[in-house]
Amino acid sequence: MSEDRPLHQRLALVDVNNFYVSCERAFDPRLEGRPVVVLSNNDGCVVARSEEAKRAGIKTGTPWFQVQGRAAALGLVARSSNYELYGDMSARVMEVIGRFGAWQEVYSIDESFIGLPGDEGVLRSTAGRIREAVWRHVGVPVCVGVAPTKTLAKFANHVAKRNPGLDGVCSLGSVPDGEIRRIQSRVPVTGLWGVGGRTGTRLNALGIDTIADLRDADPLMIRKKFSVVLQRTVLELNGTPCIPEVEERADKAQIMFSRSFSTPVTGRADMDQVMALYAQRGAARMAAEGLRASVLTVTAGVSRFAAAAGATGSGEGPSGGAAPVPGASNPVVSVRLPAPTQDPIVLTRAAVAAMRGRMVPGTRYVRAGVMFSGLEPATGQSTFDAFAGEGEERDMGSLLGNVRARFGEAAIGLGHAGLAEPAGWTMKREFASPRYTTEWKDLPVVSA
DNA sequence: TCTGGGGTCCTAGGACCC
DNA sequence: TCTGGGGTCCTAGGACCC
Repeated sequence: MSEDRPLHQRLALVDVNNFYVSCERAFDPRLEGRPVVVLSNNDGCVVARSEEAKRAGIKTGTPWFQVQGRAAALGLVARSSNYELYGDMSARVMEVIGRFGAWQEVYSIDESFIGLPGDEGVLRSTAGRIREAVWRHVGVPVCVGVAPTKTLAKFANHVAKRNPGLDGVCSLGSVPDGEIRRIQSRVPVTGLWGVGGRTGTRLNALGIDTIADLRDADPLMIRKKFSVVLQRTVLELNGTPCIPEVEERADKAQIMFSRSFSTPVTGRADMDQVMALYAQRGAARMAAEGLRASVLTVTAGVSRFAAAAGATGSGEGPSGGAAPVPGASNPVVSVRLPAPTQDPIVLTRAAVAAMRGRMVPGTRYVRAGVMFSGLEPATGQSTFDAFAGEGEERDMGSLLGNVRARFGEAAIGLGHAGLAEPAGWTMKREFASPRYTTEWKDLPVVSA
């Protein structure tokens, strides 16, 4: 995807406003103008909000059960997250954006950096055309920030979002530096890409509170006291591009399948079933990517909030507080597999065994996960070589995958994972929207 | 009662080697 | 009494992102 990048070329960060909400709205116009939130898996907490919901004071990360009671009074609409829809919409958005760039780097499900040639006037008109094209072809609104570095493009995009008068476009080249500095001196450092709460606190201790303060800090001092990452941020704020392209790797470094339960799991038999099912879901992802793993890690965890009674409510960020402390209640077990594999039978056995050694029956586990790492491309090696007839290639992973693709997710599974009906702990999705773009039977119907 | 999931990168420190 | 030093590889943990 990446060609050479002229050093002085501008770049743009294009991202979709309130992406998940905008996807829901694209297919359900009744949501227009109303406060709308999209919930995390298990309908746990708010992960996306429309502008109206933001104005109503609903924060990202708020547990749904705390808002639910007020929903009717606020006219608030909730949707369960529908990642199949968002993934497909994302691909469409990225394709349209890519038409305008000299190069494109897709940074996340709803954001893309692209290289833009031309003088200031051309840049601004291109940015405007990108907005129109995405709106016309996909039906979701985007904002565009244009600048010489990624960090500044992110900042420009932020400015475009906050200022409706700009029509969704901000090119820093059109803004006098005094004005840029004035804005930067009002935005806290943590508003910056790459500066989170922890680093923010440490910066504040040094008297660095705003983006402007960090821009004026000594890069060498920052490197010494923090890291190269933050040093790069300082340089980028001053117009020197130094955050390299994140290559889309042929191979991921890890594949994870992890979920919260709708009701806690306490028994060994249930946990066996969870591990078996999660290992197979992860194995299916690996097979789909043509990879195999040499290390398997299983995790389980208790509620981060249950024990909080009496504890000091330490400043919890929007992302939900501290990571679970490993221990008996939050086991993390890694095992090196005898040989790299994508075989769901081997992986399932290993996952079940690894967790059995660590889980404490009676403990109320609220989530668990299976992670594969040490990934490498899988060769034609298959599970049943010993039993396969000549010229016959049998591969359990693809076999299961094919059956699932054709007959549904729960149609087949190994051991405890062949679920005739969903187990008691499976995910809750009460407000799910249809898979408008990826399932024939969910195709929207238009009457005229 | 009920609080997401899936990633990446960097750094420090230990093991090991010569 | 004296007890090198530099390099690499690996892993765990921290921090951040969306």
